[in-house]
Amino acid sequence: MREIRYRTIAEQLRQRVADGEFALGRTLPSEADLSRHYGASRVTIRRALELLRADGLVDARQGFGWFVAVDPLRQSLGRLGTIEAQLTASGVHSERRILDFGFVTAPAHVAMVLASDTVLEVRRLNLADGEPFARVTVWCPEELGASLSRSDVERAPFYELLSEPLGGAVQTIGAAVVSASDAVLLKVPLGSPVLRCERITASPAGRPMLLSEHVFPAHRTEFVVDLPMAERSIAPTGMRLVD
Amino acid sequence: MREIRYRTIAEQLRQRVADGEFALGRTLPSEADLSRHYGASRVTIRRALELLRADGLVDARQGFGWFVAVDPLRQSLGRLGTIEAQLTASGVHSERRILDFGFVTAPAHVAMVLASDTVLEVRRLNLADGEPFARVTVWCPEELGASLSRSDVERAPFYELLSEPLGGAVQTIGAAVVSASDAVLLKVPLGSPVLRCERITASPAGRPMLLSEHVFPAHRTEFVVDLPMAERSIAPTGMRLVD
DNA sequence: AAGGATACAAGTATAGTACAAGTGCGTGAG
DNA sequence: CTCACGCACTTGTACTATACTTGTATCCTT
Repeated sequence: MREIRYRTIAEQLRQRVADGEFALGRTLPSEADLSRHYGASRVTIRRALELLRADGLVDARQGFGWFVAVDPLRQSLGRLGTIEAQLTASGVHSERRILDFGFVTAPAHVAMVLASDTVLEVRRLNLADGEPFARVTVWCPEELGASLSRSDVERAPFYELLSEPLGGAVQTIGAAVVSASDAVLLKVPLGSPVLRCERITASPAGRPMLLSEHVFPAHRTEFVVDLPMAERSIAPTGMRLVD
Repeated sequence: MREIRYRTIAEQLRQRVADGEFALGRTLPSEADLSRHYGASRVTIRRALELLRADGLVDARQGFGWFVAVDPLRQSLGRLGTIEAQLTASGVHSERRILDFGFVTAPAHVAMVLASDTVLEVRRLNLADGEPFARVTVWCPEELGASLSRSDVERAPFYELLSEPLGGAVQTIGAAVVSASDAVLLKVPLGSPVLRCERITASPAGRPMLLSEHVFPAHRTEFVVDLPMAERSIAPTGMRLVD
């Protein structure tokens, strides 16, 4: 059996990439360098690299070079994703039950964030196999929510219903003691700890468009962050003191 | 591996800015000075500075110069560093008090993660202006901690003491009720909620090298994640159910 | 069919240069 | 003392040139 050179070279390169020999921001040696190093022609090196590119392991830009293509976001999303995606992936029946749906005068901090007096407020309960695992409230400006109906919200995720595209988001996670009403909804004893997650989703231009509050019972949930690059500390990044 | 010059220069400048080398008012050397200092052309220096400007770390005015732009809003929105860096940046006196230091037989889950029976265990209390805000335990394999002394750990951050470089990390955040001993240390009432953060830091090759547990009182701390790109959900990403 | 050798096109990073335009400051005229 | 001007220095921007990179095609050998 004849040895297919570019395949073996691809395997060796795949190993070197997996070993983290090449840092994230920087590039792999040039095709010419690799050609010299492996004693193979540039064409062969190229075929090997194309194999890795097909796997999404590396990518190249003309005139720049080859680089490790670990999009950290996709990486962590691929592993984690939203909790609903994990649930459906593992065969658990996921369900949304609408508790409240209506236009209200915005609470103070909501009005401040969204810069809108009247907002659409949607409160709902998320269930996995019939057991509640999250109580969610979403607020959005009146003009944005005007075209939404209660059945829309029950049927599809919120982001799918909005016509305008969304940009980045900032998410804060804190711990708290469950409120009396949430204790009933989530079926946990009074005094239980909960994870409280507040998220501000903005338009691509940066204008806040959605404010959401998620409350999870602590005993069933935890938050995972994948930090691909070396940070200069072992302390949790992102943690901050509040007043 | 080819080095992209302006990126490495940007990293060095980012470090110098983070170290507070430049005061708030005036500050950075001129592009010409930096060009001479780094032996790079002005164009390259400029590209490095533009990178930092994109992060909101510095800004420039024509005819005036480059200066540190500590926009507190963008600071929290952009890449926020460790909590210690934030504290020192805002002038709060940060302090580490060592509670325990010694080699112990590893608890079960620690032994499993680090693949080591005997480990160095360091327990400490972090204080901001004399008030405790975190109780931290760090475990590392025996051979890695052999060269460390108690005063070393008290003096410098852990990551600075290790000779070997660190790679990525995975961080999980959960809520819990404070333990009796932590309640005393953190000066919070029994039954208070805490944020519990567990972090596994690995070598570049992927071998787990450090396991750390951080416990924060919930009323003073929260966790912030900045999600730059649009995600296809408004649900908190990274949240997962645990058994 | 796999690999080698070569040539060329096109993109990128950097160096170097030049000039426009804004800022700060000293100096001299009034 | 006050004001206007000039000068030195800064960033902003444009351009050329060069070296190096990937992208692509062609022809040849085994």
